[in-house]
Amino acid sequence: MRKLTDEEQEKIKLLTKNQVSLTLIEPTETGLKKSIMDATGSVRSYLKSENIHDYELQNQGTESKVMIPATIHTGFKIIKSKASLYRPSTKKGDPRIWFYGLTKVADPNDIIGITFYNDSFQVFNLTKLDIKELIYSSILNPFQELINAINTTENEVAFELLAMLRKIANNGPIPSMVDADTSVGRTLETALGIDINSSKQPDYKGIELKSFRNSRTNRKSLFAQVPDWKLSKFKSSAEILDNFGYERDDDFKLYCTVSAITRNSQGLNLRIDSDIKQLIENSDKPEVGDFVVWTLDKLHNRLKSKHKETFWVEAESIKIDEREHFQYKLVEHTKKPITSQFDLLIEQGIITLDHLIKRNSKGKVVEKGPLFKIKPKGIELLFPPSESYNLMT
DNA sequence: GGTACCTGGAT
DNA sequence: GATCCAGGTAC
Repeated sequence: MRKLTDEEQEKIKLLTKNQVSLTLIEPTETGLKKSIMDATGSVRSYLKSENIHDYELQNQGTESKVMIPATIHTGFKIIKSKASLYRPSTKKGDPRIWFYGLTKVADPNDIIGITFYNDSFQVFNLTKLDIKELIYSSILNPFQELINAINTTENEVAFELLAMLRKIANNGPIPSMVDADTSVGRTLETALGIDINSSKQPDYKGIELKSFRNSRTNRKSLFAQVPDWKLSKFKSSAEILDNFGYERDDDFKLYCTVSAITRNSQGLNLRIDSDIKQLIENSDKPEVGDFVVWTLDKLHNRLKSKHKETFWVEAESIKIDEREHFQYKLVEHTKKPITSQFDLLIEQGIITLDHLIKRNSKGKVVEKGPLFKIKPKGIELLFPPSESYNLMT
């Protein structure tokens, strides 16, 4: 796709501010003539992440073609349309997408914005449409209605969750469920009716919950993710443990933090190789060297799906009759992590990873990570400006 | 039953 | 800031 003009970038900013998540496509002259557009990587990942369509699961050929309703916006009018998503029988079956009627509103090399709302694609010409004028117009128009509807829908769940949190907070301190480090999160999730789980999905209707005791300034967990064993020299957590572990009490352990700016006491560090788009973990033992890798794509996708929207909930820990209680007090609401910042923050040592591997006395290897964690000050760098809510009102 | 995630910490 | 750590579940 061509580089966006400043004007187009401003329009995207405005849409993003209104919580519209979108993907872009640039029809070519040939494409418009033949009614064909390549579903580029970013289009495919948008469709997949929004659970709209997965080309990887689609067979080649017109019999497997999928039709999805679409609305083309021209500003003050809409055109009812359909999208066809398919993989041709020829060659490798490179994913294609087409919106019927697009030729009427697009010239070659215009940038077309695509979002998904109300079970339909919402399609508009980003280059030609005066987005700002339409959104702020005092004259009602279908595009404005769409943006307002998206905005309201996107906020709905957050408002609902916020109301529930305020109710919990205003009931006063809640006794801790279990006597453990993790209870501040467990107790809140239980109060919200969320069962303990190991799901990679966010916790509450797409919103991830992260609780912490306000007395602590610990790094915060982003997610856990094992290396890409296929691409790595080492093939298991056990192999990492055997090379770098240490005896501690009855166990053989490797519990350590690995950073890009320092080598830890096991001689491990991280680095990013932007050319091959990988995060690489290295040992200073010459015979070992680089031993595991993660693709940046994988890590970015984990970040985007887990932290699409997050409530960072601050609690005060109060001892009542020797038992820990939690008074949940404040929420910081972040959205849409900036994945390019992830790489930068790794390189700055602000995002680090923890190995949490041990072999117990029975010889069993247990791995709880590796956990990607961020220092508190990194949160405002990883996310666009956030909102804060007081729960004690 | 092992692996890969979840929820979070301490000094 | 560095070193190291905890109790859980899904499949």
